Amino acid sequence: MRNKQKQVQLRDVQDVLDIIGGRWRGAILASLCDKEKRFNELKRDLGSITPRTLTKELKYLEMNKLVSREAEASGGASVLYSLTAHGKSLNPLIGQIVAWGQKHRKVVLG
Amino acid sequence: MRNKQKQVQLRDVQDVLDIIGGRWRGAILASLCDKEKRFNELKRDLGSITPRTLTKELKYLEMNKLVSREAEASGGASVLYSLTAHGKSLNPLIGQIVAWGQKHRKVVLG
DNA sequence: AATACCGCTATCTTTTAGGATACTGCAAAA
DNA sequence: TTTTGCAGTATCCTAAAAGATAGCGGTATT
Repeated sequence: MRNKQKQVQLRDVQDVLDIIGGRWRGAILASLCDKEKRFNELKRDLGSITPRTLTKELKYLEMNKLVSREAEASGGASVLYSLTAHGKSLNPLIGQIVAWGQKHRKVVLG
Repeated sequence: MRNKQKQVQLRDVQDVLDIIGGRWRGAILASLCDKEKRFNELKRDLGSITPRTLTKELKYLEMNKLVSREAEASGGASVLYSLTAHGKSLNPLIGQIVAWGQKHRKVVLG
């Protein structure tokens, strides 16, 4: 039964890693932490991502209710991507991850 | 310069996600949290992993100083894999991840 | 009217992760 | 001495992720 508990935890970890893992998703979320952005703005921010991939990842993040997409009806500009409240709730976790990552780099390189 | 800071953070996030991401690395670390294990013991524990993959992942984790490999010189048995102190330091982070994951499931399903 | 930026979509190719399977060298047990 | 378990390595194959490139409909700019 401790084993079953462990199984459940593994599933949770896997879920989360799916969401913030992969080449781009973490970076997209981090970029949106800063402030809401437009498609091409994100694209420039992320550097080498292709539009195909960015579209796909944004849709995935939308499906998971971490990011919301709003097209401005009239007037002009365009589309805005931003973090939902749920997306923002990832912030502290990302902070923890960053902190551990910095420690890790010291351990591995130092 | 805030931008540069952000870049660094993105790299940290990427590093960490590499380490605990993927199909197996998280599971291997979790299995070793429990106690030190031998190669085939790990293999059985993880169920469907192939030896090729297990070897590769263990080497990766060793390189990153999260896991240590000790071959018992004489006597008999064999090789023991265990978490290093650095590896153990991941534990709280994984706890955070699990916690967020559980919240997440409620948001997405509930 | 032409150019340029925006937010994509479509197609094709490459890269990577990981599974399937077979095999090896070694030691201990039967 | 055959078999069994341990700790892997070697080869081949597949599926999925991501890159490269081109294009499209719309708006705003000159």
